[in-house]
Amino acid sequence: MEAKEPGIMMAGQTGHKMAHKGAQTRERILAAAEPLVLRQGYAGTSLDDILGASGLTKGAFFHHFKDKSDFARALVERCAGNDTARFERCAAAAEAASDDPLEQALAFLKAMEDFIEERAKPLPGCVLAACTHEIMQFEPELQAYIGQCFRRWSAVYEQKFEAVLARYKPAAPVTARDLAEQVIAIFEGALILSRSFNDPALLVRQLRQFRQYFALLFAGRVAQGAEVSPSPRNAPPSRPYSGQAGRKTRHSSRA
Amino acid sequence: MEAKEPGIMMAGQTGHKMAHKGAQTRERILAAAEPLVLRQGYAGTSLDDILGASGLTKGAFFHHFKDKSDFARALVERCAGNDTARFERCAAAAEAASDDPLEQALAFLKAMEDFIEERAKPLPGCVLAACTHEIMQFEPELQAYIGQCFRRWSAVYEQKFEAVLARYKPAAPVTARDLAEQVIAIFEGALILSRSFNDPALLVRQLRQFRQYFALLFAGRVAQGAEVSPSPRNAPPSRPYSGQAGRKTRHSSRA
DNA sequence: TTATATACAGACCAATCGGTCTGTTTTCAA
DNA sequence: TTGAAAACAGACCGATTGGTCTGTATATAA
Repeated sequence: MEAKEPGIMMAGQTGHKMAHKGAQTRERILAAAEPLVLRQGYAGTSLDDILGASGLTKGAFFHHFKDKSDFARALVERCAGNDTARFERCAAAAEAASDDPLEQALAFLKAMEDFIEERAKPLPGCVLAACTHEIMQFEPELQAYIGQCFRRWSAVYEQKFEAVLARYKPAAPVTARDLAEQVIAIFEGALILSRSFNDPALLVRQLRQFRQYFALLFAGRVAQGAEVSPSPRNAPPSRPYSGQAGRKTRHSSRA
Repeated sequence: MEAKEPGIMMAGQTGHKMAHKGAQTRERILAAAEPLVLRQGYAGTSLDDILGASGLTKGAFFHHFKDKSDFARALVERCAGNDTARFERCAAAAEAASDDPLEQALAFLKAMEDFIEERAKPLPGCVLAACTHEIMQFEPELQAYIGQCFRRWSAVYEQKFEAVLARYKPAAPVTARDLAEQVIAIFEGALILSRSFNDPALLVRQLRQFRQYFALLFAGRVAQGAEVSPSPRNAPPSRPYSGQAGRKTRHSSRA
């Protein structure tokens, strides 16, 4: 298992020493809860459900989590951390694959597909998306955090696409931001359909189709500017909007 | 209000006479519950929540619904019925607009965009998608029904796209099914992001972008089977894709 | 009018919910 | 070894949940 850090970001008050056994049990609870939340929703998953699935008791649960909201925060952070890590891994792999931004972007998309394709074993699902559909159940801080996660993920794609647009001219007027949001949208939407149709391949097909679209956008197009010279047209040099939210501890989630 | 038929399909045991007053109250409950379910989820929305929002009491609720699952079924059917009706309305309008399948498909997509753009007033959301994220809360029948709804919606698009593919050759290898599922996926996924970012325009932008993609797929392509003129190259019957995105009622204010 | 079914109000109930508390076992530094 | 904190078990509790039941107002057909 992984289960190294207690909280990825948005530090909470659970900053113990995390001797060893504790973190293990904590992870056990979260791992047991994730599929339940994915199937029944957060509010629809009772503590007894989680405890029954993990083989533990209330004593254990409330030793590791202050209350259910604290648990929700931990679950969301766990999911977000895992997914973000995968994103960055795929991004790094893509960067190592080529110097050309277009090839990099395509490799990035491909890497995500391959990853999804490999781990289609358990029921696919995104805790973040599930939580968004019952967002009012959560504290405002967690609500904001979930939105930030989507923004961050979107920013990863946007950055790649921005680099492509800076050099190549698309066959249709598109912005890096719209393209980035479309990947996320397709991902989350296809996840819903994939589950509803009980067809894990649907998600992969949709991701592949987007890559095809992306390739079509730039197929046979010429580089806009010279490689070395700064591109004259379009493409504001860097950040469209700051996706780099500080990772400061913004806890104080006193109820 | 609308509120005519008690249940769209999937007949239940609530088949009263629906004199008048009753159906009105029933609709009032459902209408009050929808935004709550959209924000808090189904399991997270208690009867007291619904009753408080609708200004009614338990007596009224259980007069119209056998239990909460019966209410869930009614809510899902209501949402599905509304959305399906809109689909078919847009489809009919598109069919009346042109004889060319490509123009029809584009008009169909456009009609859906316009509709979404107009009704961005309340928080956007899809009860079906929300329910999918806590699907195990519901009886197997309702689970199946939800999946059927997605399939039906997808089939509406697929039919249109199939007609296009029968005549035009796409610039990339795509199937009508994949394209149809992609529309639904983009719709549901963009809905999530739209809500998470509190940006109603995101959904419209994504739908528009898909239409652009679709147009790009068939831009400048030749008809596969000659309709009238057997000219193999060039000259698609009309415009490749309708000019710019129409800026009909573009009042995307409402921050 | 009266009779009767519909439409609704609201007290009431058992089960379940999240959460607390006390007690026992395990871990690990001194 | 010892002792104290950490890790966990499980009885217990009040609040909330979905759901029932009785009573009343309204509408409609006779």
